[in-house]
Amino acid sequence: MINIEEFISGVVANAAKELYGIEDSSSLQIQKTRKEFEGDYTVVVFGLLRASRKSPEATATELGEKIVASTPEIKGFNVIKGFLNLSVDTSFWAARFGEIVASENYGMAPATGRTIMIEYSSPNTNKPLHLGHIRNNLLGYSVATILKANGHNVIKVNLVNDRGIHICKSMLAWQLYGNGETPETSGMKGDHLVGKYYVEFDKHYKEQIKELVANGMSEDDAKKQAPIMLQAQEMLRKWEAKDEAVYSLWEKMNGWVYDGFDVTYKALGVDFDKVYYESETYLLGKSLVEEGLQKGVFFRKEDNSVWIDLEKDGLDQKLLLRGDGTSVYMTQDLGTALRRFEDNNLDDMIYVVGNEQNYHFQVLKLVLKKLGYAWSDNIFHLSYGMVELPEGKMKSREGTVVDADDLIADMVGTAREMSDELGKLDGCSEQEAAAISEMVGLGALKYFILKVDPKKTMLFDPRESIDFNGNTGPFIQYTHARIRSILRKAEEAGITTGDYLDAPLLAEEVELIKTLTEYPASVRTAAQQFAPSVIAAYAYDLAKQFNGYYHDHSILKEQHSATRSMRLMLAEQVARVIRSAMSLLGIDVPERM
RNA sequence: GGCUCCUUAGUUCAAGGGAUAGAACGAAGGUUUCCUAAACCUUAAAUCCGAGUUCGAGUCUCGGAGGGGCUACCA
Repeated sequence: MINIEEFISGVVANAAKELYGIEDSSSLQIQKTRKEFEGDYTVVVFGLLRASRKSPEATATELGEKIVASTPEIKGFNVIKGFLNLSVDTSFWAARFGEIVASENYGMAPATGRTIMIEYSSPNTNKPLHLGHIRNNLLGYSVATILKANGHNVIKVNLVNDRGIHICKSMLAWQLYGNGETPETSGMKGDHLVGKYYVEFDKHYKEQIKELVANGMSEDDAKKQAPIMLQAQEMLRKWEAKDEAVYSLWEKMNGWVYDGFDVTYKALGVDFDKVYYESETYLLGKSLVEEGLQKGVFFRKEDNSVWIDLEKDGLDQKLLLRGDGTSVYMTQDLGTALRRFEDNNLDDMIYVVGNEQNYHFQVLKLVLKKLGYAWSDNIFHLSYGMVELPEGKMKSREGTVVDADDLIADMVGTAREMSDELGKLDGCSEQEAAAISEMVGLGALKYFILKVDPKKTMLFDPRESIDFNGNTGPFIQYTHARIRSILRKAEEAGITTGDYLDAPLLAEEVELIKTLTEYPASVRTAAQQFAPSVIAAYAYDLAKQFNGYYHDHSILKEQHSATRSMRLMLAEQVARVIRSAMSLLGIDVPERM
């Protein structure tokens, strides 16, 4: 299968070289011709004027004539100002169409041999997943899928934050106020149950602070002296000493949380090849601190704490090891990164983490670089924007956190209601109806999140439910379902499509084929930019374009056999590419809806 | 304060330095004797302000206004 962009730029580069002796093709600018003009590809000739020593119009005309004369695939051209619009012969597009039909994994790149690890999700075990995690999970999963489609080996990993003082807080509150409540006795999902006790801790903690302050203590002291906080700290010490009772409580409650997370992950359709637990990795990195001290990259302060000075790099001094010898987040991350690169022979490591940690990752990369690890350059922080509510950031204290499980259930419920209202599920078994509602509800949610550029902050308004019309997941799913319906009918009627290449193509059909040919480039761009939104935009364009075509041209009622075959084949390929593109977003498409 | 990111129709999002800034929702109007109307078609509606670079700026540079994030011996 030929790469069309390369073909066109090669043709233009040759002509420019012969006419003006231009060797460096970087001055050549080629883009798709805008819809309002005639042609398929446009050469912007302003960059060539220095070499041509002619007006933009004359240069474009000369170049156009040269290209048409030397390239049978280019059948004509027109010039508007400094823009040379080239028209490609229809037979060229027909040939590309044949290639798409014959291609088994259309859009997927051959294996590259690169191994890329991508870390995403990274939850705390004391809080259920919320909307922010949803963006993280969907992005991580989708980017992993897109990288695979580009031929890379991808290892999806999750790093669970399962230790620390915050975990002890929920354990302690459960011990004090839980009365032995379990997911079974309460009927609550395990992660929600544990989350409830985390909130419970905070409630009692605040009350105790208030009381202490009322008795004359300063607020800062009260925060440190509150009995419940002292107890939590005691619990953490016991945990680190592997106290049996604390440890088994910790294991029990984390078990509940993991069961709960599994349900949410399954509902979102995300998964991992490997799960890391901080309880197992938090001691890593200390050897790196030693190494850094020996190399003189780090320094020790009087209180025995270890730091790195990054002021020359425009950053601050950064703590790497506390005075008491315990590690901080950065220490662990350094150690974990090293181990991952060593154990897996990684080419690249991607961290899907919110942009509030930009600084952290800047430091992480810089420290590793200063330690002499060249692979520091292969660490990429996929920094995504927050999901904001109309009133701003989500705040658990103000009860504005949008819970992941609730949101998923809402979306699926809305999809079901809407389907019932429209009578879309008449004649379906309950099982089918439920499966379709889930696909559509989740499709709406996932597309809503993924269609936005990951880097950008996005807004979610819980009062307005996510749309099912317009530029949405269900719109694209619906286009697929309608095509599948046509294909089923064609099959029932015993229509064959062997003669599809014999039919002449309408302009709209050529346009659809052109859009189909752009799919591999979209898959490539999405990977380069780590942006599922590129795929989302492509899928929407394709669906939208097909809907317009389909509205104006009958497929099954077309009398001319070859034309009918061609249209069926075209519809089938559109459905196939829609399914493929949506799968890169982690969205399933239904056979009917 | 320092560092950093953002600002595009009423709203939510697009736009590799290129032509007349695209969609969707919402608004106004229209399409079903025809393969699924979760569809299709019309209309109105936007680059925060001011300079600069360029043949050409939403995009690059500088200044201003407004908003977010970071700036912990927390993770």
